[in-house]
Amino acid sequence: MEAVESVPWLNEVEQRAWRAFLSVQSRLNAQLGREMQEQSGLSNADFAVLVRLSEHPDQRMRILELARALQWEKSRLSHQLTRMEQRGLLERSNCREDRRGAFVVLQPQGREAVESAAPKHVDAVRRYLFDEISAEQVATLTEICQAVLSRLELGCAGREGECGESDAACGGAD
Amino acid sequence: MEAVESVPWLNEVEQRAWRAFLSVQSRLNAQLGREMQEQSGLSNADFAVLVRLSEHPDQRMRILELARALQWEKSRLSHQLTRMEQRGLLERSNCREDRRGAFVVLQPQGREAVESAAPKHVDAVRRYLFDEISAEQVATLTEICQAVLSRLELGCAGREGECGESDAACGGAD
DNA sequence: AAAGATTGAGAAATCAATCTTA
DNA sequence: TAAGATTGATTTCTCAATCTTT
Repeated sequence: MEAVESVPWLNEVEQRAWRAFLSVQSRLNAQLGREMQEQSGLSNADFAVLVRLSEHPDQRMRILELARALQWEKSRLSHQLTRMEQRGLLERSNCREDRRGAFVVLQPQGREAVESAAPKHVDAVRRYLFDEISAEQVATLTEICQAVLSRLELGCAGREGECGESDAACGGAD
Repeated sequence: MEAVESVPWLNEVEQRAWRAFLSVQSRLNAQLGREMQEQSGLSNADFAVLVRLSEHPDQRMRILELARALQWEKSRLSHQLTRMEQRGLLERSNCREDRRGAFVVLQPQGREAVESAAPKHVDAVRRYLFDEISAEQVATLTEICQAVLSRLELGCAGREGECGESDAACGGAD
């Protein structure tokens, strides 16, 4: 753990925290992704899209709204939707009111996929995270994340579009 | 925030924590990556490799050791090294003792790059994370991450290779 | 055969350019 | 011109196959 010579690095406590945080991110996502792929045939990205759609009353959303909810670039979402459409999980449909726009509509197969995957995924999230930490730690984790998110919004304010509303990402790809 | 009908989802507190956690991951990494790319011309992945190398006395490491430290698949690392080698940041060299193996050696240009990038990156990490949270929160964050990592090791135990030692990821790609 | 590493093909993410309607 | 969305090219990641040395 030597620092790069002549470079002000984090102190030891911070460094431990930072490395642990980075490690958790990649490893936990990898593990959750692996399990979902095996058990349900969905990637984290697939699942994130399906969850957002399934939360909507009509099982349909405007594409831009979906992009903002996921905080994805619209081109990334578009490619993702194309793949999912080909697999029969969802469909695109035109928007009457604003003919530039489009809807994504959850299909029965997509509905089944997310309903089957969700409980297993929740189980995994509990198993790896919530079962391992106290209620107080959960509260602190939330505070920390929200503090960072607030700080990020600041730096982000006054930049071009693509930045979503305040709502957080869900199914957890990327 | 309605749950998928008939699916046991997380409770509200947990859900807020989980979504905030996922959101922080993607947004913070994206922001740090953007700043590093702009300021130093390095991606998160580039930086992670360079930091690991620069921490070693000889500025050289066995490739497998590096893969384990980063917790990357060896093929991912190999491709990454090829790109970085082409940019003159590092070089590969053969290993006398075990002629199957190889070393990666940091080049002057790579050394310069990491020395220039590190303070800016540390600054950003402070700005977005450590300046926003208390020492107590840092401690709790570390505890949480380590609890999850321990749990992950369990599930991982008894699986095939590729799994690194306990050391955590650093420069923070993926 | 197993360990250390590379390669090439395919999947996914990013970037800039494009297309259509408002 | 700007908003909503798609497309194609490029880059990066992943997976399986391969190559060399032990």
